[in-house]
Amino acid sequence: MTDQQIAQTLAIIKRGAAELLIEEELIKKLKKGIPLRVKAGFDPTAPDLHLGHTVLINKLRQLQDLGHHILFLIGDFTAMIGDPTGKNVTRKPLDAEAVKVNAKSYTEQVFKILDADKTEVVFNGSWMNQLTGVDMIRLAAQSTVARMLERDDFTKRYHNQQPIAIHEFLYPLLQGHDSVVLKADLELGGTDQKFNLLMGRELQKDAGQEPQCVLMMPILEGLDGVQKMSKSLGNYIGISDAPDDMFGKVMSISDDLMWRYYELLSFESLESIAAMKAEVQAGANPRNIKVKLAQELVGRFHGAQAALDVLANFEARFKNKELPTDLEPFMVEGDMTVAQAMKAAGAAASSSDVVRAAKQGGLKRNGEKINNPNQVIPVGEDAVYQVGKRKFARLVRS
RNA sequence: GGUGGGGUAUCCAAGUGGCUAAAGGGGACUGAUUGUAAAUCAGCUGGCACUGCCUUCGUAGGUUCGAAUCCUACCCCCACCA
Repeated sequence: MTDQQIAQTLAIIKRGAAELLIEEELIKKLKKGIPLRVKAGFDPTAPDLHLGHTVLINKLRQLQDLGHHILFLIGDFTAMIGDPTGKNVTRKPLDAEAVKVNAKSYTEQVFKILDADKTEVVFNGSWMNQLTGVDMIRLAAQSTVARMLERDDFTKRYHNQQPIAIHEFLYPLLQGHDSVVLKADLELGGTDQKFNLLMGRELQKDAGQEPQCVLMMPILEGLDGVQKMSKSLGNYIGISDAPDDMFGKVMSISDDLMWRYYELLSFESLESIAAMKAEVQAGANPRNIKVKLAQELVGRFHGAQAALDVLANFEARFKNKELPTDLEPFMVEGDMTVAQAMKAAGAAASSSDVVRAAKQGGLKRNGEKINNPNQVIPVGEDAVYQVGKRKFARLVRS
């Protein structure tokens, strides 16, 4: 590889990354001209991937496209410990079946981004379960309590007199041990993983290997723009979200957050993002730029056609306030009030919800406001009812 | 192991016998405005067979005409000491 090629490669690798350790070492590795063994580990704790996860996966894809070898590590063994990173409480270990189910849905989703044929999926249980007690103790002997307590989250817990279970100290060691087994050249992780990632370097050195480089990606904020995207906070865009949902969620983010998403999620070049920013400053409507981002993301997970359809749907629905036409009819059996039927049709969490919406002017039939949520759906009815901005149901009674 | 404090709705937090489906704030949601942006204003925030009824203040019992509030037991959390 020429110096110029290396510079280009490095630029791709570093795009959007928070930190690369250690650049000189990575250059050295690249110069060898051998595909790097790139490791990224995932705890199969959550079955649904969201865009926050894809920041890292996209980076893997880029590395894959550069010809490097991706080791997609499912931490089936470590999941039983639970990564203590960023937690202020001890995690509950998962049971074996849950891990299995989660791992399966993980890989299914990941291959929407990664090329399955070129990705090596590995489970750390396959070597961890071989370790004997003696092996474990040897591993544990490679680090010290003081070293572990350097970690912020452990320090905090220690000083707050919150429990730190002994086995939690093992987590970074096990993650590092994975790197030794896999002979990783580069490991990817979130910035919050720094400690664990560096542990891999230590252990590799002890094992006589060239230590891996570490590439840390930023943590993506969720829809609220403040807290990190996570399923439990409900501020996420799932990569399995329906096209309309995905599009809508992107459109609902703030303008500020949009740029962050562009940087971390879009495949647009940095130059073209800068150009868009300039346009906005010159008075362009940020909405249109947001549409582009939303389309790009929908296109990535649902295909090019979906990206076009979804925009048409969106414009019709929200710009022209047209009603959706593709609703499955919900058959009303017997006398039901609007509130009851909407709940039954899944367009409202509770009938009280519908009552509230009606009081506030958010209940509509074929686009016309209706005030009484307790009117009975008449025989022969076939109309689109709506609660709030986005919840629709076509109620039909024969 | 000892001593003290505490567990209230989505979160924080007030409430120490009836006027409490439970103050206040955050968040979420709805309406207006708009670009499903931000800001702002207004509303709303347990469920249902909805002018009424039912369930909820850590869990289980008890006292009382009436309990989130009093009593008993249990579970969990926190602080300080060991």
